[in-house]
Amino acid sequence: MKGIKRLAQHLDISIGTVSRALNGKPDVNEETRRRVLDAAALLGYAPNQAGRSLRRGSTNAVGFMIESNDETETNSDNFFLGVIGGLTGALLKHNLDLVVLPCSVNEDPHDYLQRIVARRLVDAVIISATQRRDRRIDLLKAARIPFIALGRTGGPDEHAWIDLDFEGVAHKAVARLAALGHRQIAVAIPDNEINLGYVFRDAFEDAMAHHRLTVDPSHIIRARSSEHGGYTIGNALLAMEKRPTAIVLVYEMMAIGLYRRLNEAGLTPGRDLAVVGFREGPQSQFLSPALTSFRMSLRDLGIGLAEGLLATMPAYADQFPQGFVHKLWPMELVEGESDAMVIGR
Amino acid sequence: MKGIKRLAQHLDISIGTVSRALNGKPDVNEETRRRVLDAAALLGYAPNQAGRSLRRGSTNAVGFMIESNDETETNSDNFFLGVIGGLTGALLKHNLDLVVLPCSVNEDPHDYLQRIVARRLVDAVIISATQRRDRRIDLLKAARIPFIALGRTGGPDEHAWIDLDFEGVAHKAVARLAALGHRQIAVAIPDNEINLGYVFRDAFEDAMAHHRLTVDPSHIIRARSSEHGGYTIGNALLAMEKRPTAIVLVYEMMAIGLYRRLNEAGLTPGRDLAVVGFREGPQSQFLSPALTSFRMSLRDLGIGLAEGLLATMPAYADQFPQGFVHKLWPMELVEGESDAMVIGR
DNA sequence: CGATTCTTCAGAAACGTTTACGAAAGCCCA
DNA sequence: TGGGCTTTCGTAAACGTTTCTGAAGAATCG
Repeated sequence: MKGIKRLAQHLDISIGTVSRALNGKPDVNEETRRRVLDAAALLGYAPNQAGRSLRRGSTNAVGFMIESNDETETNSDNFFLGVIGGLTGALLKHNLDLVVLPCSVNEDPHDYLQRIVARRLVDAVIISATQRRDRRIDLLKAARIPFIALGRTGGPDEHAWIDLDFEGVAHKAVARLAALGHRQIAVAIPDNEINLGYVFRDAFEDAMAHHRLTVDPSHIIRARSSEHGGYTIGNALLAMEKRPTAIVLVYEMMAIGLYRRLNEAGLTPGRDLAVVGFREGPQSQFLSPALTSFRMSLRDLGIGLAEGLLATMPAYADQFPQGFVHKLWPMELVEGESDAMVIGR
Repeated sequence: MKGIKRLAQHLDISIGTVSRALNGKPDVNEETRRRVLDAAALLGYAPNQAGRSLRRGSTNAVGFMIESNDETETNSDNFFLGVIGGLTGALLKHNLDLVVLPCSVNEDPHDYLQRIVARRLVDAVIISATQRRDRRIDLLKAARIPFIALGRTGGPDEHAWIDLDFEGVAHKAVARLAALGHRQIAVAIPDNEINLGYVFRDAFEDAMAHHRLTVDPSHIIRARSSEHGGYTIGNALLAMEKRPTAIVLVYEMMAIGLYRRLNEAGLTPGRDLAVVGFREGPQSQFLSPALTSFRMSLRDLGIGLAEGLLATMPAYADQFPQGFVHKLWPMELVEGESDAMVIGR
């Protein structure tokens, strides 16, 4: 005999009463409830999750979908992993389990998520790396699964999302460079279909226009989102006849590779080329010269995502104002010397 | 009508046959099986996980238990998070779900795990930050839950574990320092009950004895496992009348704080004090002078843990040689300049 | 051709929980 | 006293799946 039956037998009452006692239902005598709770603590009883999920129709778990480059491309930065740190802490407070949903790069994220949804593995889900047109959103809406997106899409946004404040970053970066006299400013964009690239490009062009600067099309450089991508950016820059005097990067690891390529060419960031990085990583403060970049707390982002997600879940309607969070996550400029050069006069 | 019933109705066969077809049971006509598989793909059917778990008695998920400092102590390094990256990739290959089990620092890890076990949330579990005497191991053995420990314990080891090769690290560090002429070598130990501290201390003393060096008890410095802990180590060193000429750290973030404290005192690592760090982080290669430390792949460690865990699970007896993995994870010396000083003559 | 085996499938039970329903007992009040 | 509440609890059904049991029909064999 196991589970609730054992507990009921031990107390010589019915399993229905045990269940009601444990779940705080009103129609149970207070003394009985206390006896049940005591016995449960004594025997170390906790309800079997599968049985409970099946009956209730909800699993008490939320999923975090990330893309997993299961190959040995070790460039994987720890962005998502840092977010997980915040997520677990916030979800722990509400006794929700977190299941990591790693979608192999070989599989279509939509198909992967569809299987998760069909299995009813989680009650709600966080999707990341949103694409410009992301079918996962239609899927989740149709299945009525609460969700929040980490990243905007190109389509309508009748759903919860949090995204980095690319507009703010682009404006701060361009304003700073423009003030230093730069007129030829390049931008690095990841060469994938993630919406981030489109958003940042638009934001950059906006910022440039705001400062009455024109963007040379050849100065919009597409590269892989990795250290190696930064190296190729260096190649591209060195091959240009009219080289920009500054560049803004959109992926933290790019700075490492770009530094390396510049050093190989005998050039110094902040003297021969102004470099503005993206997210401040553990390494950026140690790069020499120190990289000008933007700071944010991955942990806090995780917490924000958790709260935004809970706000979409009917079960938490009493604890969170229901509705769709739309939030641009602020990033704070960290001044380094990698762009400390004055142009012209 | 939902789930397998819908599929069965659509095909006009019984749900039993549908289930057997999907699960590759032999007693089903091949043409029927094909029809079922086609229909399942068409309708996007995947078996409800709760129903399946309940019936099968296994959940198709493994847990990774970490301690979550849900407070804002942001010092949390990304060690465990890096491991998760490897775990997800390896588990994905076997279609196992990963659920993160964050135990609040306020709760007893044993009680937390007991609840997880009682809920039957996962089929197997990875525990980390093992203590010298870790009751979780008795719990898991008694419940017959397959598990692997990240970290040794002080007790018998009739279970699977993987731990960092602290012995190798201590020996390499001491050998290197001894060759440079150091005789007064200190060691930093975390001031918690995690077994790691005991193991490293023993390994350090072994290594010292091997080089016929004596360990001054005051040179065994206990400090918090954080950057701030490194700072307090600096304080302790500066306050000593007979200061050691070298120190070996056992936690990566300690190096940052120690550097800071030394700099404040006008001292330079590698000139005034030889510093050997522990795990090479993204930052250590950028510290100035470059930190001598030890390299390992968190991702590979995650993969190793996954494989060691699968080897303990009866369900994978055909794919992995069953048995208990006992493995010291090698760490490779990365030479920096933080200990490049010659003592005496 | 009858007996036996094999193939294929339908039906039903079981996993552990929650909850709708109803019943028993106590109470109140006319 | 008896009818109607209220309180408390037991019973049974339901969630979606897998698997056991057995049965019908086809195939094989003596």
